[in-house]
Amino acid sequence: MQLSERKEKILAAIVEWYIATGEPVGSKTLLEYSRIPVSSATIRNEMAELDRLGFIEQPHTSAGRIPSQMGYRYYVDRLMNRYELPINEKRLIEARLSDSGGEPQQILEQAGQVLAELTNCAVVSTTPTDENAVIRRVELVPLGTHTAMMVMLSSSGILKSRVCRTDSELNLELIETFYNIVSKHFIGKSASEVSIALIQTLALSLGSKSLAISPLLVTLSDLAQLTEQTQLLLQGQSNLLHHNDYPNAYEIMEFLRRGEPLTNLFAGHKTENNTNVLIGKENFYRELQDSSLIYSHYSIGGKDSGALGLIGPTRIDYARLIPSLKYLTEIVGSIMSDTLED
Amino acid sequence: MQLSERKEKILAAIVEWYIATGEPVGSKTLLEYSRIPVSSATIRNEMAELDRLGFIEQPHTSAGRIPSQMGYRYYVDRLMNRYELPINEKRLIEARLSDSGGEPQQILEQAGQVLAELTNCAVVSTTPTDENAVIRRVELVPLGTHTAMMVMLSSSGILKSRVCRTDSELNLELIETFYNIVSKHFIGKSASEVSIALIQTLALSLGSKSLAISPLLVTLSDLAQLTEQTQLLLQGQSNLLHHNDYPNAYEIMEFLRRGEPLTNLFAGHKTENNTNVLIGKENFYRELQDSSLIYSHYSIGGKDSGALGLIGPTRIDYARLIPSLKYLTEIVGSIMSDTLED
DNA sequence: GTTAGCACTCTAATAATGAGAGTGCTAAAC
DNA sequence: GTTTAGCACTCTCATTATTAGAGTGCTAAC
Repeated sequence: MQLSERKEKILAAIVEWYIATGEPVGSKTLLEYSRIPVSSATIRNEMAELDRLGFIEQPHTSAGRIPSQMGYRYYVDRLMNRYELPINEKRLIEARLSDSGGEPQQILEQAGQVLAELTNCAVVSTTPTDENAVIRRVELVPLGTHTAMMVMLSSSGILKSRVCRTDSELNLELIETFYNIVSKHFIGKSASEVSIALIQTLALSLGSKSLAISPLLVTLSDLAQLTEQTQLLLQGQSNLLHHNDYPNAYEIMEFLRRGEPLTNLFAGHKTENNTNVLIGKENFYRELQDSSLIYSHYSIGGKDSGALGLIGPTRIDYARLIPSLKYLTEIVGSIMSDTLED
Repeated sequence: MQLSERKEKILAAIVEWYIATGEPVGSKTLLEYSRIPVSSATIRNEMAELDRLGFIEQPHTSAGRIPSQMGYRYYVDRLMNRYELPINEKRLIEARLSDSGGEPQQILEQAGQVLAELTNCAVVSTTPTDENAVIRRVELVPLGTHTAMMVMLSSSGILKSRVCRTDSELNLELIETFYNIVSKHFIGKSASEVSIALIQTLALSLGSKSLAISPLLVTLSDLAQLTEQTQLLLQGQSNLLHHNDYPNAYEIMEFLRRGEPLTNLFAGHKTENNTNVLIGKENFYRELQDSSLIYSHYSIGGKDSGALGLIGPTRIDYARLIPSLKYLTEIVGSIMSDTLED
């Protein structure tokens, strides 16, 4: 639906004022703030119309208007000033991200922290998925006579480790056998190829050594799984407590902590500029239906690999947050790309 | 100060009732609950005395009494029923901890989560420190022509990684040189011996290769530092929002998140049973002075190496939480010990 | 030392009141 | 046809008054 220019001006003013102050806006306040050259009565008429159309609503009869979720939607899609992030903010972000260790997870953690500080929202991010990733290296370091630490590095730069306990003594011969199997059957394979079936077949083919080596292979398969799984990182959850009129903080924190299905959170359609906004009821999960989720995919080597998201109340400064998130996602993508290939 | 037996009974009843219900206790309620064979008037007299002595206080004139911090202290030290954890709770804890990966950090994360669920408190834990720890293994895995991932494993089982970027091409020769240096000068050394001075001396002694190898050595030194640093893990912070009459949740969450000086948090004296309780103002940090901190050290191979702590309001079920925490710390210690030596 | 009884205090809940903000509608003006 | 001034109306929120009830401390008797 296309609103008249004047209605758009009024709606934008209502949204911006309400985002800034948190107070419902009346026709008189609006008159001063929006500098539209008409009387408050005219504005009242327009507001009544916007109300009827569903873009704004009244908390109660004698209060001003606040944007409805539909109002926010219209604002975000058509009215919002999509400004470029100022150069000094860009610099700030770059500076904060330059020195962050290198593993995808470390980079995301750093980025998430910056984002949390910048936006006062909770930050959710997913580690990169890469269906072409393969096992690059496996190390087995003995810790005691029956325990060892196994470390797996994937071609996408993900490092995982686990301690493994063997029944028989972990002697050099066993370790060598293990390395042989690994380099013959696992290096260069994708994690999903490390199936239980393969492990069992392999173990059986080893005859007498089978029993000794199978705990190692099981751990290997666990690690392959871990490497493949996208993980969810959470940060800045305490920011949710900042906002007034937003009593769901605890519920959302718990929902995020459970984290079960959240990988789907970012599964929506790609918009032209790679930043999605889900407002209130537009969210699939009940727990988020009073919140807004803004997310953006980062890409490694030109391919979408994961995403960063912001969660806050629907009354949130979209015009400021979206560019920040967008820029940060770009940086994250480029750092990760740099790390993996020169 | 030693209270009369009757005063002790009354104080214990007040503390327990208040912990259970959150309501101030009056003399009449107390009469029913505590089953002390005197009239309410006598109890009133005793309560007035306890008030004068500072063990209990009145929120306002016409309310019942609640324990003062001093009252809690007396209760924890002398009145509380230090019961053994029931066997099924023990089993539960063991079951939840049996399968947790093996790295100290993973074990602590698991333990922290269990503890958070069990206690409804925020959980703080420190990764093990071990001044005898030495560098056990270093791996350098090329990722691109100018980047590599370096992984360091310490004898105490701590694994850290970083991505390293070199100016000159990362060829086989360079890698071999690096490994030679590592095995000659670093393996078996403690992290604190990896000083900047040593790095510089080494780099210089390499003459022409110096420039090429120094980024690797710098990363090595970073990793050594990381390995040595005790880290702070936080969990269950959202639990702080559960409690009523505890408006500090946000402040405490922020304090914990900053985490700067928290390693000192657990520096207190060891009590006979290895569980410390700091109530309210007894805490050093201002942010915790309306809270209680309960912590307990875990020991690896008989040596105190780190600690787990609980943070919640002063009105907290000490008698239940202390045994849970204590048992969990023991388990954590024994799992970690098992991992490192058979 | 213990207890019954009672006057006293303070809180928390409920109700009553009024100011103020903002609206929608009507009728006049542009 | 659109805009505006004016006004009656509605509803919230803050303030004040009132009251019931819980709990105490004190006194005097046991």
